[in-house]
This record gives sequence, structure tokens and C-alpha cells, in this order.
Amino acid sequence: MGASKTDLFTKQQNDLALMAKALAHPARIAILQYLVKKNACVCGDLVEELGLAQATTSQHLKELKSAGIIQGNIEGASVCYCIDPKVWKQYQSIFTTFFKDVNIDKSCC
Amino acid sequence: MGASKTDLFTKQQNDLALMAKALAHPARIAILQYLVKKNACVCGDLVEELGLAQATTSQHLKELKSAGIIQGNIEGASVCYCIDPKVWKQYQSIFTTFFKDVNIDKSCC
DNA sequence: GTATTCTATCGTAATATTGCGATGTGTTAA
DNA sequence: TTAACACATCGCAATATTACGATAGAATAC
Repeated sequence: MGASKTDLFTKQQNDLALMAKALAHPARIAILQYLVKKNACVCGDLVEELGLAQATTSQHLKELKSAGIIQGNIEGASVCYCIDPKVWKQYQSIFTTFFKDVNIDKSCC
Repeated sequence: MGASKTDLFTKQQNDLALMAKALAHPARIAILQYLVKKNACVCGDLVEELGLAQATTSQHLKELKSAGIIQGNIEGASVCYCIDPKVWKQYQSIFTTFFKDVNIDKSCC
């Protein structure tokens, strides 16, 4: 099949899985870290930074954009990408909540 | 290709991506949430709980186990799965760190 | 012993992801 | 206008993921 059976799960579970999927590639992690580090907009030097082909880099940017976590603004000939702080904060909050409520002491089996 | 070019990225980036990948499916989120909720070991009732075939459920459990975030202990005829609190804490810490250091105020472009 | 239960694994099919060259579109430079 | 750049998208190939039925192994029930 290859397609996830999303109808079996809650919206919350599907959403969290989608967020995780957006982060589930080292190139996308690298892009986000780079954008965070520069703390400002960066454009095509991501291609150089990553070492991936331009087409591949563009594809990863597209996925991050469709996940909402980055924005792209056209700036002349080039495009300026940056973290969307609002969505970033949502991610932060949702992952934090997910990991929080576990009783760490209970040993098991 | 389909295979990620892991050699282009740092171990830290690859590791984080692998952790995210472990969470990148609603069934695996559901499994983890169920294990956290029950706060004790659960076995084959995950199959009922999820609504996926037994083989599929077993496969997701295997992925979570190979990601280290859950453990399985044989208990008679059945297997008892539970969160590995130590690894869970690591995940928590790594995701928290990842999301922390962004300057939320800087608007962009 | 045999039958039953529980889980893992194999094999297979459908679909998704990753990666890149080639191409297209829009923008600046000449 | 033409040339050069910056990105996005298309098309394709290689690989990975998801899902399930069938089967195998190990433990319990009888």
C-alpha cells in the first residue's frame, strides 16, 4: 500500500505525525538550523550550504513550506526563506506537550 | 534515488531526523500515546486499539523498538511493550533544544 | 501429545520519498 | 533585446514505507 490509514487516527495524531514527517530528513533539519542561525532570510546559498542539487534543495524547501514552518518571499530574482515564528512556536508547544506527560519513574515489565 | 544522502550532514542532524522519522506515522504516535496513558506494559491489545492488521502493528512496534524509544519484554506467550523512559527523556531533551534557540521576535523579509 | 493463542517475519503489492538532470518562468544585467 | 542568474517544476529512476495475508515459532491450555 504505502499510504497511511489516516482515517483510523485522530486529527491530533495525524497532525503530529505530519509535523514529525516534515522534520524527518537531515536536509530539512539542516535547512531549519541554518535559517535559525542566520536569524534572517537566506536565499539560494542553501544549495551551496547543503551540497544537494538545486532541484533537490528546492523540493525540501517546498515540503517545509507546505508544512507551514517556513515562509518564502520573492525578493527580486531570488527568494527569501525564513522560519515562520508562529508555526515554529506551535510545533514547539505540540512536541513539548507530547513528550511531557510521561511518568518517567515507572519502570516496566 | 529514495535514499537520503546522510553523509552530507552531521551526526546530530541525522540522529534528529531519525527520531522524527520514528514519530512520522499516526499509528506510531497512537502506540506511544497508548503506552504513556496505560503507564504500564501493554501487549497485543494494541492490535485491537489501533485497528490495523496484526502484521502491520508488529511492524510499527519494530520500528519504535529499533528507534530505541520502546522496549519489549517477553512475558509468557505475549510480549509486553513499554516506553523506555531514558530514551524518551533523550528525545524530549533533543527536541526541546532544537526548538528552543529561535529568536521568535525577528520578523523576516 | 494436540490445539490454541500470541507475536514475528516473509513475501508481495501499492504508494511515497529522495535525488537529479532538463526545462520553464521570471528578474536583473549588459 | 539578449544574456545570465535564481528558482520552481517536470519527468524519471532508485529506494523506502505502509499494509496485509500467509506462515512460522514459541508458550499455554486441554
